[in-house]
Amino acid sequence: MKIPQSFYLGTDVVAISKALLGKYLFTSINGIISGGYIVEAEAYNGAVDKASHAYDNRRTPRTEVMFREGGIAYVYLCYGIHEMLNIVTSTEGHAQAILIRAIHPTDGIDLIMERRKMEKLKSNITAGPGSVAKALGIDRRLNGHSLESDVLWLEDRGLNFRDEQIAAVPRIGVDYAGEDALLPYRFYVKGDPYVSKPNK
DNA sequence: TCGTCGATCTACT
DNA sequence: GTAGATCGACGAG
Repeated sequence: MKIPQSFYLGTDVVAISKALLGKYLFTSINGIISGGYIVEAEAYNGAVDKASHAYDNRRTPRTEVMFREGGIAYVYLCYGIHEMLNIVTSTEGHAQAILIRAIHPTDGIDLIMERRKMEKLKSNITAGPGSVAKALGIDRRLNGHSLESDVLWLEDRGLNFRDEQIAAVPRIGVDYAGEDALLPYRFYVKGDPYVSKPNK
C-alpha cells in the first residue's frame, strides 16, 4: 500500500531517513512499473545544515520545492549531468529533504537495464543517487511531483530492518560543509550489494 | 559577465 | 587513479 502523506510530515528528517530503508520506491513511465526497496538514504536538515542546498533558508528557484509541505519529490541536476531524487519532508516552510542514494531493484529489471544500458544485472545498477534516478527514469520533470501519484510513489510492504542491520555514518561528498560533514546522516543496510561504493 | 565548484558516474590509462 | 562531461548557484569584479 502507498505510504500516506502523514508519513512525510514528521519534523525529524533523520528519523524518517532511517525509516525509509526497506520502503519500496516505484515509477510508472509509459505504463511500465520499475522500482525496488530503498537500501541507502541521506538526511539534509534544511536551514541548520551546511550541507543542504537550503542552508540558512536559502531560497532559489531550485530549492523552492524543499520549503513546501512534505510528500513531494525534489529532483535537481548535479555536476551538469546527473539527476538526483530527494524526498521532501516536514511541514511547509521547513526545507528538509532525504537523498535516495541506492535501491535494491525488484520490479521492471529489464527496463532498468535498458535505461542504464547494461547487458547484465550488476550490483552498481542502482547504487548511487545519479544511478537510481536514471534507472527509474526520474528527471527534473518530476520536481515538485506528489509521492502518492500514479507516476511516482512509495509503498510499505512490511519489510523492516533491525537496528543492528542499519549503519549510520557521515554523508558522501559534502566535505565543504565543515563540521556538519561529520554528522551521521547517511543510513544504509549493512551487507546489501546495492549500497553505493563507500560501504565498509 | 565570468570563473569556480558542486549531495556524481563512466571510461580510460 | 584520474579526467571529462557540462548546468545552476554563487561571489568577485
